[in-house]
Amino acid sequence: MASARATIYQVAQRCGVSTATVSRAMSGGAGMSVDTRRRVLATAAEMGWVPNGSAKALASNRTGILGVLFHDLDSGNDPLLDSPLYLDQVLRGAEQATTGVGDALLIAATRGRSGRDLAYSVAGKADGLVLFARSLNRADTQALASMVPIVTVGRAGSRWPHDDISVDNRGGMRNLVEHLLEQHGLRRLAFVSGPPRTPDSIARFAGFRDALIAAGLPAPDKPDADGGFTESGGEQAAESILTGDRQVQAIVCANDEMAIGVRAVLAARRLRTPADIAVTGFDDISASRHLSPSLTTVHQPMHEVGSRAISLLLQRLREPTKPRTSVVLATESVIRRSCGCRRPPARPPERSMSDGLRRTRSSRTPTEQ
Amino acid sequence: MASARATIYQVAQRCGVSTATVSRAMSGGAGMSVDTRRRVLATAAEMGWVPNGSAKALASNRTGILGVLFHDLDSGNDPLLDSPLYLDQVLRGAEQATTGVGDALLIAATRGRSGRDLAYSVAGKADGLVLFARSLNRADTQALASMVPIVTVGRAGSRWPHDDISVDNRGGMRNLVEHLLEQHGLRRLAFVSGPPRTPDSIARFAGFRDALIAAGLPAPDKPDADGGFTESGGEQAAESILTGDRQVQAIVCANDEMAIGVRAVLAARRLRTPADIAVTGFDDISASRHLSPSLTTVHQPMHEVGSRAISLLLQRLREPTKPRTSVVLATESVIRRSCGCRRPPARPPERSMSDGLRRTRSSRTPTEQ
DNA sequence: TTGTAGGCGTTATCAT
DNA sequence: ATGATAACGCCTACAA
Repeated sequence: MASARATIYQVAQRCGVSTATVSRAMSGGAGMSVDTRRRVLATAAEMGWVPNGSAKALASNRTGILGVLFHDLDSGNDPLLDSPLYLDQVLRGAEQATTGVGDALLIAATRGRSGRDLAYSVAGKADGLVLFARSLNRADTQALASMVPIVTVGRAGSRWPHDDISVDNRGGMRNLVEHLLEQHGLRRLAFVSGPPRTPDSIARFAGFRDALIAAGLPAPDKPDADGGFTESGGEQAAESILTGDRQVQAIVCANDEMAIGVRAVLAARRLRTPADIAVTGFDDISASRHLSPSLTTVHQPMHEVGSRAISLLLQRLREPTKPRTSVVLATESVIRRSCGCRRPPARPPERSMSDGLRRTRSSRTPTEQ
Repeated sequence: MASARATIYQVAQRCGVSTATVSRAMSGGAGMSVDTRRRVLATAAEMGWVPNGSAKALASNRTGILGVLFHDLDSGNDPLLDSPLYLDQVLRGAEQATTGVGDALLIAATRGRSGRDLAYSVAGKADGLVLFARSLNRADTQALASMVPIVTVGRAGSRWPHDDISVDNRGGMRNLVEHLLEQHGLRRLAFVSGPPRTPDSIARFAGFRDALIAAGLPAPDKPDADGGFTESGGEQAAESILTGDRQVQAIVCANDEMAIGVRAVLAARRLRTPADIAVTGFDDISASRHLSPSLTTVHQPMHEVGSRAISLLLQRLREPTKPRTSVVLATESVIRRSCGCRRPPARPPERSMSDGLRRTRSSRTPTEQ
C-alpha cells in the first residue's frame, strides 16, 4: 500500500550499506563498485522504493519540475473566456521538451488570482516558470520573477529583463495580406480585430497596415470591426462590415475562429467565398482546413513555442547570469482556397488528400537578440 | 534575484517572532492575534518570501501536486502516435478541478518509459496520479499504485482495485446506430474500427453490434476495415469498403478523424453524403461541425472526465480505505447532417449560427458502482 | 497567543 | 569505494 512507503534508511539497512551508498546508487553511481550498485538497485526495486521527491528536492535544491502559467486554460463555464485552442499545442511542445530532460511539467491557470497566491501555489514548487502573455500583470510578474526564474511568452517588444519567446504576428499578417494584394489584385480589404488591447491583435493589425502601406494603398487607423477573437464576434463583425456602404473585396480576420463566423454570415447572405468576398484567418486551427472553401490563414509554430520556452528556461537555470535572450519565431502563410487560389492540381503523395496547400514563410527568420 | 531566496528564519527574525508564528500566519492563522498575523504577512510580502514547496511537502507529507499520466501527449515526429485531440479537453477539466482546491497539476507522458523510470520522475513528486488507458501496462500500473494512490481512466471493465472513470463508448455508439436504423431506415452499414486492441475501439464496435442485433439484423463478427483512428487510415478503409461488392448505405466510424478521411474519399469518387452514403463519427472534435455536410457523431464529456478523475483522486486521498468507486459517464449523440437529417428549420437564438443540431443522450446515465 | 525543538527523507561534504 | 553526519526549510506537538 501507498500508506507506509519505505525510506532510504530501510533500503540501506536491508542491503547492509549506508544511506550515502544508496543515494549514490540511485543517482548514476559514479565512483562506486558496480556490484554494490547492482545490489542496492535490486533491493530498492524489491522493496518498491523510490526516493521521496520532496526530500530530494530539499536536499539538492532542485525540484525537477518546470511550470507553465496561463491566463485561463478553461473558464469552466464561458468558452469565450477560454484560452485559445493553440495553447494545447504549446503544452504538448513544452511537455515534450520537459520530459526530454527528465523533468516534469506543472501547469496552472491564473484565473484571476493574484500573483501572491500563485507564487504560493506554484512558484515554490518549481525550478522555473514559463509565463504566458496575459497571465499576469506587470507587478505580479516582477514579484514572481523575484522568487523563481521565469521566461515570458509573447512579450517581445517589452523591455523586461526576462528571456522571451514570441511569434512573428506582424510579419505573418503582412505576408498574408501581400498575397491578397499581389496575387489576387484585391484592393478593398476590411480587417476584423480581436479584443482591443491584446498584443496579438495589435501586432496583426500592424502587419495588415504594413502590407497596405508598402503597396502604396491608404491604410486605416483602426480595424473595421472588433470580433473579440470569437466565432460569434466574427459574425457580428461581418454583419457590421456588410451593412456599411463600402464595397469590400476581402475580410481579413485576426484569427481563424472569427473567420469561421464571417464565413457563416457570408453564406447566409448568399455571398460566395472567395468569388464575391475573400476571407482569411490566423492561427491555422485544425478546423480551418475542413471548411469549404478551406481557409487561407497563417500558421504559428505553437509546438515550437512550447519547446523553445522550456529550452530557454533550462538554459537560464544552467547559467543564471547570462544576458537576456529574446527569440522570435517565423510564421508561415497557409494558402488554401478562401483567398481565391485554386485547388492545387495533383494530390501530393505523402499528405492526406484533403490538405492540398501552398506555404510561404514570413520573411522574418527565427531571431535572437 | 531568485538566486538567494529568503527562508522562514529570516522572515521570523525581521519580524521579531518565531518561525512557528510565521508558519501559522501562512497557513490560515488559526488561533493567533490578527495583528501579529498581519505583521508577519506584511514582512513576508515585503521580503518576497513564499514557503519552499519541497520543505513544506517534506514536513507536512503533502506536496499539493496531482499528476496526470498519458501514453503520449505528443510524439514529436509522428502525429499518428499522438494522443487523440480530446485529451486536451480532459487536461483542461483536470486543471480546473485541481486549481479549484489550490493544488497544482503535473502532466507527463510515458513515451514508452518503464514504470520504474516514471515512478522516479513523477510518483515521488505528487500526492496522487491519474492514469490514462494505454499509459502503462498491468505490471507497471501495479508497481506505481504501490507507491502512490492512483485513479485510472477508461478501464471500467477491469477488475483492478483502483478508482476508475470511464465514458459509455458502447452505449453511445449503440445509440447513434439506432438513429441510423430507426430514423433513416438504413440497413447495410459498414464499420471502420480503430487500432485492433484498443478498448475504445472494441467498445464502440460492440455498441454497433448491439444496435444491429436489437433490430434483428445480422451483426458482423468483426469490423469491415481498420482505420487506425487516423484520417489517412479512414481514407484507406473507405477505399477498401467501396471496392468490395457490398452496397453500403452508411459508413460508421469509430472516431471523427477517420470519418473525415472517409468523407474525402467519397467526395473524390463523386459520391454524395448523405444522399448516397451516410457517414458518422465519434468524439465530436471541433472540426466535425465545420465539415460539409456537418458530421453526425457522438459527444464525449471529456472535460468532465478530467475533472471527475481529479475529484475521485482527492476523495481517495481523503479516505484511503473507502471502497473502490467506478463511474461511467453518459455520451450524447450529436445529430448533424451527414446521417441524412435535414438542417433544423430555425436558427436557435443563443447558439452560433453554424451549429444547428439535435442531441440525444446515451441511455446509460452516470453510474457509480 | 507565542516560542522551543525534534523530525520529515534526501543529498553532499568530509573522513576513512 | 564506502560511511558518518550536517545541512536543506518547514511543520507541529509540546511547553510556556
